[in-house]
Amino acid sequence: MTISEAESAIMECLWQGAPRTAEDILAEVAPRQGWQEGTVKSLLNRLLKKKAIKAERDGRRYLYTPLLSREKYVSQESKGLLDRLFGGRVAPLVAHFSEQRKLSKKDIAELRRLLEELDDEH
Amino acid sequence: MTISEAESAIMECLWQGAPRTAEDILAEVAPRQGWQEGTVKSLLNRLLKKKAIKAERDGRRYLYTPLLSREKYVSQESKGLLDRLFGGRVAPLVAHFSEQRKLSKKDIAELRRLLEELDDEH
DNA sequence: AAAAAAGGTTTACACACGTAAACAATATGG
DNA sequence: CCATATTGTTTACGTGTGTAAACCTTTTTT
Repeated sequence: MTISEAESAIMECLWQGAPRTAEDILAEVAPRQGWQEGTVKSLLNRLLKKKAIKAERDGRRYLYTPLLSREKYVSQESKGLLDRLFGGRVAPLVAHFSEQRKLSKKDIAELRRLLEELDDEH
Repeated sequence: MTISEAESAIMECLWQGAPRTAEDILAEVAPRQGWQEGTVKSLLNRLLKKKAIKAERDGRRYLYTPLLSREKYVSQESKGLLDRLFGGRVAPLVAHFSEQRKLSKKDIAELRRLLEELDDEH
């Protein structure tokens, strides 16, 4: 089952810190996204149905916790894109951004460091 | 307007070589995707409506040509993912794959070459 | 000429998504 | 106790998507 973009906004909030109450999530996410209360409620329910989060009762309310990890989600999404557009390989993706001049100084520095690390690991 | 995943299969075919007839596209794409004729026809029409392709009459049939370039499409998609998941920066994405041990020897070699090139450009 | 094939155009239908209101149950303040 | 607020559950509705059949014209075949 897939997490939609709207749903992922809720997930981001939960990944940032869980468990959280619906109230918290609402306060955090709704203004930024321009959503009404009902929207957040619906998304929480869809996420529950998809087993991407769980809810434990805490008195009269629920505490929501992610079941799907951000790592896993990011992996899925990234792999999907890579496979669809770059033959499943990372270098062509970086080359693409390089061609588009979308590599910042910082990116370049970090990539250098990364490659060095990979060296060290032997 | 966005190109859906199914639609992008048609686009890939056209990016590979255009213009093409519907027949060509059908022969190329349908078996691979397990699609019926009607499916391909529908997708062509949706792409026309979205102005992602154009059709010029050639006798009794049409020749289809992309209007949206692969470059542009790839850029949009990649930027979307990067923004949503990696704060819009490339290095964290590469780091992610690195952590997951998803960098092949070839990737690493290519990334090295790329970074050297960037050096040379000064 | 009637039938069939080829090719394009329209319509269909179920399901996901974005968005949200309506409703229900329960707790709380007056 | 009753009205109100809180919180969760159900229902809704327009649009996009995946998938495809139905239909209409124009050629080709028999």
